[in-house]
Amino acid sequence: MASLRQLEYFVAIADAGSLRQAAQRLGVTQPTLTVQLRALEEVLGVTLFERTRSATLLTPGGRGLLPEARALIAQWRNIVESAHLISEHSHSTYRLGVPQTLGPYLLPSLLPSLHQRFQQLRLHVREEVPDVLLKGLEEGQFDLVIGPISTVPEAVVREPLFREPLFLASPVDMAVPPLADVGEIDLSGLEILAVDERHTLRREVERICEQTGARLNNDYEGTSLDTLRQMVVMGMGLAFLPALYVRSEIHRPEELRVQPLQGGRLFREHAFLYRRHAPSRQFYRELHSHIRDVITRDLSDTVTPLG
Amino acid sequence: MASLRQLEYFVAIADAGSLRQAAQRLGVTQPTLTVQLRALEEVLGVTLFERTRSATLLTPGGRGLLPEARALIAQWRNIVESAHLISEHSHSTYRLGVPQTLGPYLLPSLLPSLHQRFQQLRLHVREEVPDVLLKGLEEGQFDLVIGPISTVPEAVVREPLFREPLFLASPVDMAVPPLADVGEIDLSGLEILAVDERHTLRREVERICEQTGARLNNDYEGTSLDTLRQMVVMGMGLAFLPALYVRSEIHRPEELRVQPLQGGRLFREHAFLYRRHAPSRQFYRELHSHIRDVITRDLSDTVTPLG
DNA sequence: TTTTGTGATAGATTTCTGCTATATGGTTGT
DNA sequence: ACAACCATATAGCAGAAATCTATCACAAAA
Repeated sequence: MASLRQLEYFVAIADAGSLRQAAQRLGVTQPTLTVQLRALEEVLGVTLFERTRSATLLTPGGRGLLPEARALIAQWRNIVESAHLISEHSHSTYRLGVPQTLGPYLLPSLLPSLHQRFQQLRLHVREEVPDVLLKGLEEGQFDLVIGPISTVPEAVVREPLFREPLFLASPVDMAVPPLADVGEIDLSGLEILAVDERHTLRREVERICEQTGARLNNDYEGTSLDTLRQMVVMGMGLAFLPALYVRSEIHRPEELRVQPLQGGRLFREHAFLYRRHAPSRQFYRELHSHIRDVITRDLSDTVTPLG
Repeated sequence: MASLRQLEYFVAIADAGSLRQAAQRLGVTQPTLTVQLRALEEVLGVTLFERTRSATLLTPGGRGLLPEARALIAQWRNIVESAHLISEHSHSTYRLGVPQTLGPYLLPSLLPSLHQRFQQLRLHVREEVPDVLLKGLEEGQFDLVIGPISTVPEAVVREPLFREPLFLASPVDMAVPPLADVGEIDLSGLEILAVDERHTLRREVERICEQTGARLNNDYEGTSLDTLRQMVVMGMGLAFLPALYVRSEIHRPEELRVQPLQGGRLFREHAFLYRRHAPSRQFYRELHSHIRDVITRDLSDTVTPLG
C-alpha cells in the first residue's frame, strides 16, 4: 500500500527535476525522498526516475504514470475541499420524510423560504406513512421527519410545530347543519370517508366518529386526500379534511362545501423530529427554528403554531 | 494528511454498516477502525458516521463524500494496474530520436516488424540533427537514439547497427565515368552538394572531397536529402546519397543517375544508443537485438550489418 | 585539483498504525 | 428489573514506517 504523500513526492520530484530541489520545496530532507520514492516504485513495480549524478529523469513508465498521479492528487484535494464545504453544514443533502397527507400541502409554503435562508441546503423529500417515517428516522433512512405528534423513543427529539384544524367536507347538494362544536353535534347516520388505516388522520377520524355517532365507511378508503375529495363530491359520504389541504386546493364552492369546526376539538398536530445524537443536531435546531418562524409568519391564518 | 488506507476504511465501514463487520472484512480489529476513522474525520472536518449502539449510520456529509472516496480508490487501483502493465515493459511510450537523413528511409522498414514483435510498444519518433540527438539522449529528451556512430560519453551505450554505402548521384545528361574505387578516382573540378554542416553526412562528404579533389559547394546547402536530389537533377552539382535513401525513393533513371561506389571506403555507419543506466536497459537490449535481426533479414541487400 | 551539486546510505528518533484488554453505554431476553 | 449481550470508545504497548542528521560516493564544472 502506498500513500498519498508518496504520490505527492512523485509529482514534486518530476516537477523539480531533482530530489534535492523537490525536498526543499516540500520542506523535507532529501533522504526522505530517496526512501519514499523507492518505496513507491516498489509498490508500483516500476522505476519512475532514472537517477544520475547530474539529473533525475523520468523513465518512460514514470512519464506515463505522472498524469495519473496528478489526477489522483487533484481528486484528493477536491475531496478535502468538498468536506470543508460540507463541514459548514447546510451543504449536504438531508433526507426529509413527511406524511402523504401533509407534504404536498405544507412544503410548497416552506421550501422556498428554507432555500433562501440556507442557499446550499438540499432536501430530498420522500412521502411515507407515519409508522414508516418514525421507523425510518430511527434506522437512518431519514435524517429529518415532519409528522404527526406521537410518543417517540428517547433517541428521537420531538419539537411540536403546529396544530392544524380539520374541516368537514360535504357535497354542495347535501343539507348539513352548520356545526358550532363537534362535541355537541349529532352526526349519527352520516357516512364518513377516511384515508386508509396506516394514516394517523384515520385514527383521529375514528375517534371523532365514536364521539358524534357518525359511521365510518370501511368499504372505500381513499389513498390520498384528493381521492377523498372526489369521493365526497360524488356523494359517497362526508370527510374531514385538514386545513392546509383545503387552503391549498383551488376552492370550488360549486363542488364541495367546507365547514370550519369551531371549538378546537377537531384538529391534528405535527412535529419536527430528528435523532437526538445526530452529529448535525445543532443544524437541525436551526432548521426547526426557521421553520417555526415561517409557519408563524405565513401560515398562522390557517394553523396554530406550537412550542 | 490522510492516507488511502483511511479512505478504504471509510468505504468499508459504509458498506458494512458497522465497525466490527468492516473490521472483520478488512482483517483488522475494531479499535483500529475507530481510531483511523476518527483521524480521517479530523482531517476532513466532517463527521462521517453517526455512531449509535445499534447501528453506524452515514451522516448526510458522509453520504456526500462516499462516492468521491470510492472514485479516488478506484483511481488508485487504476494506477497500480497501469503500473503493473508498464512494469512488463514495452507498454510505455519510448522517445526515439533519429537523424533527418536516416529516419524516413530506415524506419518504414523497421517499425512494422517492431510493432509486431512488441505489440504494446509505442515509439514517439522525433527527427533531429546528430548533435541534438546525442545531447538529448544524455539529458533525457530521448530514451533511444539511432544515429551516426561517433564517440559517445561513458554514460551512453553504443551498439553498432549497420554500415550504409553512399552512392554518387549525377544528372542523367552528365558524363561521369564509372567509379571502381573512390580512392582511385579523380573528381577534381566537380561540384559536390551536401546537406548543411550540422549533419554528420556532411562531414563524411567533406572528407571524401579532400581525398578526391572534388569541390564542396558551400553556397547551396540542402536541408534534406530530397532537396539535394532536386538540386542534382537541376544540374547544380553531384551529391553523395545514402543507400537507404536511394532504395526508398522511386527510382527515376530518366532524372538521376546513381552509381554504386565499390571498395567500401564510401559509407556512413549507424548505431543504436541508450543511456547505460536507464532502468529499461534490459528492454533496450532486447529492442536492439530485434532491430539487428530485422536489418540482417530485410536490408542486407542494401546495408552491411555490424556488431 | 578543488568546488559544487547530485543521489545513496546508516543510524537515531519521532510518528503512525494496529494490537490486546477493558470501559462504556445501549438493547434484548428472561 | 436485571443480566447477558453487543456495539463503539479508550488506554497502553509494540512494531512498522517516516523522517531527520550526518556522511558517503560520484560527476561535472570551475
